[in-house]
Amino acid sequence: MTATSRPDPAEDSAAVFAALGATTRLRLVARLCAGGPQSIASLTGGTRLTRQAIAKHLRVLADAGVVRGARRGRESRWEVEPSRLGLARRYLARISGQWSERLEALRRHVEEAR
Amino acid sequence: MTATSRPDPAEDSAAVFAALGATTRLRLVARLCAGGPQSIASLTGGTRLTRQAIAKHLRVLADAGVVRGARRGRESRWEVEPSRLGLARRYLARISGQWSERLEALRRHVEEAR
DNA sequence: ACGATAGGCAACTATTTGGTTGCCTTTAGT
DNA sequence: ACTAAAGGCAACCAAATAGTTGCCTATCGT
Repeated sequence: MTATSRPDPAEDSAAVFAALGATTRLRLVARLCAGGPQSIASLTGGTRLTRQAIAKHLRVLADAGVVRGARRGRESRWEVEPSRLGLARRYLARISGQWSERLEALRRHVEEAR
Repeated sequence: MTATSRPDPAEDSAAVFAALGATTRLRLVARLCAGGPQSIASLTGGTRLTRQAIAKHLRVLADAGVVRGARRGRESRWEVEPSRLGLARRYLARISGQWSERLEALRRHVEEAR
């Protein structure tokens, strides 16, 4: 389910963050971004994990909409879904927007000074 | 540990994403961003959760460096640590940037091929 | 036709997580 | 001095997670 029925921005974004919130999965996404669409076997390389573990992680990422896979012959090619990453980026930008880093630095500086 | 010993960007960012990856915590961060520093009791309001649950979530957020709290009198004020949110934003920007570069390369290649 | 390669499904296990309740300490207000 | 408010600590619980192993199916190359 992609939460089309519920318009809760937090709940929706949290799913994406949760998916990215495990080192293994974040590395997977990074690899997919850098290396393009790949098969499970290819993604398992250099991982020290089982093929099934990788498959499970891909499933989790897919459920969050971060990644999408399609069977092609005997292998399945997985690729990143950039719009979901964009969603997460926008959410972060929005909430930390009113809390801009420069303002924060200034405030901290002022508080230190007194 | 804040991973100062290991310079792994993925591991470090994943901690932030994991912290933001629960609806309750993401809402907490959003409230802190919007409403400024607040006490635990204040953050518990309108939550239907226990004070202790909120405290635990704040602890998780603090361990990821997303939030920071200091006791002040009998209450403790919690505030967001914007630099950590910035870290997560930059990571997302970086990896999805690679992706769009790849897309661009692919598009160029396809157009050359026809 | 056959062996190797890629993957799906299911069961099982250990650890983590999200939440609770109960009790104790510190601070504030009167 | 006493009560109420704000938290911290710890034990406990159910559900979710991250990983494994074992086995079965489909497809590719020769």
